[in-house]
Amino acid sequence: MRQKKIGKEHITIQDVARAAGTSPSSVSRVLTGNANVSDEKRQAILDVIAKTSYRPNLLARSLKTRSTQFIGLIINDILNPFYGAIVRGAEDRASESGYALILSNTNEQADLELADIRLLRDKSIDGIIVAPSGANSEILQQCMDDGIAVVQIDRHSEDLNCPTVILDNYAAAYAATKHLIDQGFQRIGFIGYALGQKSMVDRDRGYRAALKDAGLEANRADVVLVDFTVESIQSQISDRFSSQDRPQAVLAGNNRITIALLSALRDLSLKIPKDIAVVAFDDLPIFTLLAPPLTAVAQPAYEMGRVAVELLLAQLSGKAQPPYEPVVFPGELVVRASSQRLTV
Amino acid sequence: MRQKKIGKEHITIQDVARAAGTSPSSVSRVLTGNANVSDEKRQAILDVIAKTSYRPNLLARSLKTRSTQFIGLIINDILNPFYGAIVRGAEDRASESGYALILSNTNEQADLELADIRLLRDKSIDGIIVAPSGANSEILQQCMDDGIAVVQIDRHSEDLNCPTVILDNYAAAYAATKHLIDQGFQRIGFIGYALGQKSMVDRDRGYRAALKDAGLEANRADVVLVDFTVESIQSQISDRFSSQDRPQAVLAGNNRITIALLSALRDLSLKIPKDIAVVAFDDLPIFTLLAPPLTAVAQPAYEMGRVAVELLLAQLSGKAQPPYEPVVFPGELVVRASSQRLTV
DNA sequence: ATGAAAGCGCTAACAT
DNA sequence: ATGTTAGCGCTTTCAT
Repeated sequence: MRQKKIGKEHITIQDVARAAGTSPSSVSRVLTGNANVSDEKRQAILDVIAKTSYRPNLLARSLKTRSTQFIGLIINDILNPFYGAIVRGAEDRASESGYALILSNTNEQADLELADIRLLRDKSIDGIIVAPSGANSEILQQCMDDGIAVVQIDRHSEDLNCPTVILDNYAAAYAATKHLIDQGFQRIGFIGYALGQKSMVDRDRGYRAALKDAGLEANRADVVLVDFTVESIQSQISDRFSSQDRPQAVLAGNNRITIALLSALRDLSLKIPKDIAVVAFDDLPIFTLLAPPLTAVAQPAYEMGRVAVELLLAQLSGKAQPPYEPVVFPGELVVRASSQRLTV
Repeated sequence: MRQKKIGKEHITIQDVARAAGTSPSSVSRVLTGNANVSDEKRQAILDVIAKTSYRPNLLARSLKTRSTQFIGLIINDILNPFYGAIVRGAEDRASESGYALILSNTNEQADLELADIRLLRDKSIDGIIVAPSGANSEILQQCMDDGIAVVQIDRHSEDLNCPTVILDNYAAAYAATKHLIDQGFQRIGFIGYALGQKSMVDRDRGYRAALKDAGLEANRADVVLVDFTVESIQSQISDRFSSQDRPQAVLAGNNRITIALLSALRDLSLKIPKDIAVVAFDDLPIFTLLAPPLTAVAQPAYEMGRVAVELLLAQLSGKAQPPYEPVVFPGELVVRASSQRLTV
């Protein structure tokens, strides 16, 4: 390990005190905004700080105060624009309050998630925002017991009572499916993850409920539950839709699945919406540029990220107390051409 | 501020030492892998640690060792998939070595960048990876003088000698432009940022050089330099391309500009490549799904993120020494339909 | 209002 | 090989 601060020494609060002809405690009082300092003394200290461009060591402060102003954010994959928008919102809100964001990707692996949580805890972060796999509720509960603020986002693991920010997945999937039914489609499929996450389960439920309320039924063959790897998603979809015996319309459970679906349909030379209509869950700007433009359920991901930090800060300041009620955002169905029934 | 660790006290290295009938130093030796501990003693300590599930306080360790295992990553916008991929690569590589990533978005604002750098420094991070605006080289140099490792990515600010990871923007833009020339297009435009960043300037230079080498010239009217806000990009492009007097082909300077360009062309009902051919700088998976699929310069962004961390770690371990030579990645031109000249 | 002193939890000389 | 000691730089009682 190389030497740090070669030559010039660190300026510490001691140095400032000496230069200002006072004690470290008074400097600390000025730094932390404590009132009990005379005006002359305060000014002298401020002058020295300005002249030396002294900066307090936040690490040392944190060790003493037990507050690091760090928030950990644990998500699947920052490359997924949905999570990207969450991170953006969270970062913007966090930095407004002087908090820094530590980012961890889990790639949907529960063991990585566990390692991330442990590391964050060991680093004494003040809070954790997590889109939980559901497998690590125990350690998250321990974190809360230890005074670490925890907020769940996107997915709601019910064995953990903490502030939560989610979409009304059930209602949004219901509305998307109903839209397809209203277009006159009778046989409607759904493509989701097999992983059993709460958000995906709720979308599946909403989809089935809409069918049922319309006197239809989910054809077993039309519900495809894929795993997380991209290749397999696409091949599973291709397999299912290559025969003539396929649904007239399909709801894609998230943006990753949507991309895989579009690729598969292109490879099968199936036209949207003539051969098969498509609604995407989660809207992306580029969906408007596709041919045809994609009907999608828009999620306020940026705002959800902001609110997650908001809830976290409320928890830290003691303003929020258990039991916590989930904050539920509505999805918005944006109808474009991909879901329109072509009248012959 | 609420109480932390209510009820159960912290377990510290002292507690472990007491329970194992030894001293804090020996526990610390076991923790840090120091050899000078007898096997029996080591085992006794390990047993206590396992039984109590003791975890060392990394904050306290950092205060002592002057190493936090934190890396700050400062970029424009995590929502831009190019930066998203960089972050992903950086995070993956960092976590492999036990480092955590602190993320900051600057939104292309130099003052935010400055504030981010200051905060990171005050938090005693070990290193900073930055896609620099160019305006804050001075404080970055100070950081390096203070022993903080600094790595530049995507953009190369030459008044700062530190490890750098960039694309060969000149060559890539040259190749993209030459491709259009080879297709038979004579009047070729370029859309870039007016901000004067090194990477964009180099793309502009490559574009002009390719034209010149082919005996062509950049029509002043065909080079559009836009500012950063999305709306204005689109309206500036619309203004320029609405008349018949427009280039036959255009190179978009980055993915943000590409999206704006595609929107503008759609609104003008201009067909690609019939009315205007398009090459994008920076490739995105979804570009293959557009109609027509987009020709693009692919950048190895994920790998660039990984290498940036690699260079940072080399700097920290003292393996790398100044002067630092930039690591230059080649761009790859992926030819698809959007740049093909239609033979009549 | 001010300073002295203790200590946050850890590591690293320094003795032995 | 092991323990004792002295900090890292800060905040915060506790006296005065």
